[in-house]
Amino acid sequence: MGKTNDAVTLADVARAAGVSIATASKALNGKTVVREATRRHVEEVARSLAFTPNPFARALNSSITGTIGVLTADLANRFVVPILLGVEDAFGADSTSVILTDARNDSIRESHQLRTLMAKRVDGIVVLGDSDTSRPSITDQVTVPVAYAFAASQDPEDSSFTTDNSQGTDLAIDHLVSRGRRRIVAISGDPTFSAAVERLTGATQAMQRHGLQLVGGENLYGDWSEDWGRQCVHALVEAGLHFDAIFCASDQIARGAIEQLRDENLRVPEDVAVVGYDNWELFSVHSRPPITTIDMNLQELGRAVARELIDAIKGQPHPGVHRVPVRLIPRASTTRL
Amino acid sequence: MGKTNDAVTLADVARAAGVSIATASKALNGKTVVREATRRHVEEVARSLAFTPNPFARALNSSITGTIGVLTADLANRFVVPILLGVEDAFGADSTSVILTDARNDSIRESHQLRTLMAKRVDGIVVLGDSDTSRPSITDQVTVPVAYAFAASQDPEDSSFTTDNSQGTDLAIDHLVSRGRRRIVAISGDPTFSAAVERLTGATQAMQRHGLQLVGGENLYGDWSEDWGRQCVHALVEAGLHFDAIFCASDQIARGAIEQLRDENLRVPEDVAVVGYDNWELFSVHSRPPITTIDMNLQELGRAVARELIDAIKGQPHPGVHRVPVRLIPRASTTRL
DNA sequence: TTGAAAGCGCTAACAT
DNA sequence: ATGTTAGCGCTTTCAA
Repeated sequence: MGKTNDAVTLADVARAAGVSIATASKALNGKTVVREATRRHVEEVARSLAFTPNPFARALNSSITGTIGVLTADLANRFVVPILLGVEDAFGADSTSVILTDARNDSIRESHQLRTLMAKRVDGIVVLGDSDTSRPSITDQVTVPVAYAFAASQDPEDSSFTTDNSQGTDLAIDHLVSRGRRRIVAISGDPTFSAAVERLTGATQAMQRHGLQLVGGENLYGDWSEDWGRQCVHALVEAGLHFDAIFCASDQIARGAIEQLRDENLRVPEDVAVVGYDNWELFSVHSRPPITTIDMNLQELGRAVARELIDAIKGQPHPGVHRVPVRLIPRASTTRL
Repeated sequence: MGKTNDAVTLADVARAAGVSIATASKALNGKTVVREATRRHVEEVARSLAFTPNPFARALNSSITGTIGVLTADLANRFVVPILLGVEDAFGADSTSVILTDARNDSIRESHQLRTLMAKRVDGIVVLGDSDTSRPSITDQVTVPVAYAFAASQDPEDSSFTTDNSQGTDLAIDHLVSRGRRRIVAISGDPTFSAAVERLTGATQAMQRHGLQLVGGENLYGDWSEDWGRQCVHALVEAGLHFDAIFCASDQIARGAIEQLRDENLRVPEDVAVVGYDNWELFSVHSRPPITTIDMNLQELGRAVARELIDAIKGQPHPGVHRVPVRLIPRASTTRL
């Protein structure tokens, strides 16, 4: 097979530059001391030959391979991709490459993927969950540093980055209160998710700080659907409750709520202001009116995890659960006043 | 740093098995002839030592690295992830690992990612587009086999896998006709996308095969939104046109159309049957009624591209644009009769 | 059928 | 400041 392989090796560069291989290596790596002139010259030659060091040769004797593995719980989940983008971005800047594997929410498959990653000698692993409910640690299955994203590890010795639901609810409630709303309802989602619980208790506490109480009680759990938002609003109105704002634990719920409010002849935001959560633009932007919501900064979360893994690989891990700050995106559903 | 590295090398296995390194290598690789008994023995020892060959050492002298690169145009695009899952799945089965990079729809960044992938010595590259509109070839930028997914390469010498819009429209129209519909409208999307054009001309031709013509003309282009679906239906009704079915070039359009039909007091599917496209379940399943639609089998498309790249790496490419078959998912929006 | 030896491309002592 | 020399872990002639 007459393959014309890349084949520009350090030896080629050294020969062309008239130095030894070792000198060429030193010149290019900037580690050891080399005369400035030779360095320049070698670099020049290397560039003109389009030399790229063979990462395999390098990895063979450096114990660092320049690749990390990402194990996603479920790539199809809409929270995963933004985080993955952040991870990819940060590692790209660090010029280490990202091997992607997906567990499809199957623990057998997950173990298999972990073995594959170890066999590939990755320097570290990012475990990317598909909800912010904590998950089992994998430290007993691997021998490299691990950082957890979105779903924290259940082992507090691990380094995890997850979203700050408590800050999110604070932002949401403060926003509503600052706009003069006092009679606030909080509609949460499926209580089997930490997010549902944390966002509802967070809202409750935020209200307390203002000396207020949630209208309609502190247990409006359901699921994450538009339907649940509609149902809930309908029931509240039926019950004759008065409220001037709703905090919803997801944009989907918020959208359902807004539609039902319209059906009940309540104006948004004039009569009832609505805040959502997630900033899922499909719902938050295209709702009528567009929904004020909490953006979890998932891409930034991804970058944070990547930075942590880079540190951990260098031997500087920061164990514990780190909460990545969120931000409020104001839109028309709360604008007036 | 007292690192207890993986460190189980072939040498360890050989020593423990009482054979030479060369023999151990042969026994484990099954290439060369080794006595059956020794093979078994070596394999046994390797297993008991949990030996995994160092892929870097192997890659150093085999010219094949066991990694491929995926260059996505835009990971955030909803069509990309299903394809990526298929790709990942197929390469997992082939035990080659997938390095993920994302171009964020930026050609500068794309070139950069390609250089990175080449530097990592990938055996091949999958270029994953974010629409089915064809795109420039990258063959001049790389020296390994490339296969294109979703968006075909503009160079017919390349191997591309894209979706079969013409089969999709045939399925849709045939389905409607077989259900007794004759006065069929076709609403397409943004005409700057091949998909919009191909789906509308495909529908036109499918109608012709049945000796029928599209009601409302053959140029209902707009955008891919619910709004456009609504507007269009509204205009058709205003114009006093009679129709008993609508083929929409996307589920989003279909959902808008269905909602407007309801507002116009037309029943779906009794008065008007509706077929969508994409099987974006968020819209197709949760619409009322759920929408009959065309599923592009994107995951299968991903697998097909992966298989092609594997072949191409072996030196057996299949140049040209390959159309991956789609399928119709019948749901309530066309059920009656 | 098995083993000895040479090298893949690079880095890192050690010498010069 | 530069060059020489060993390897890293594996595959692959070539001999035995």
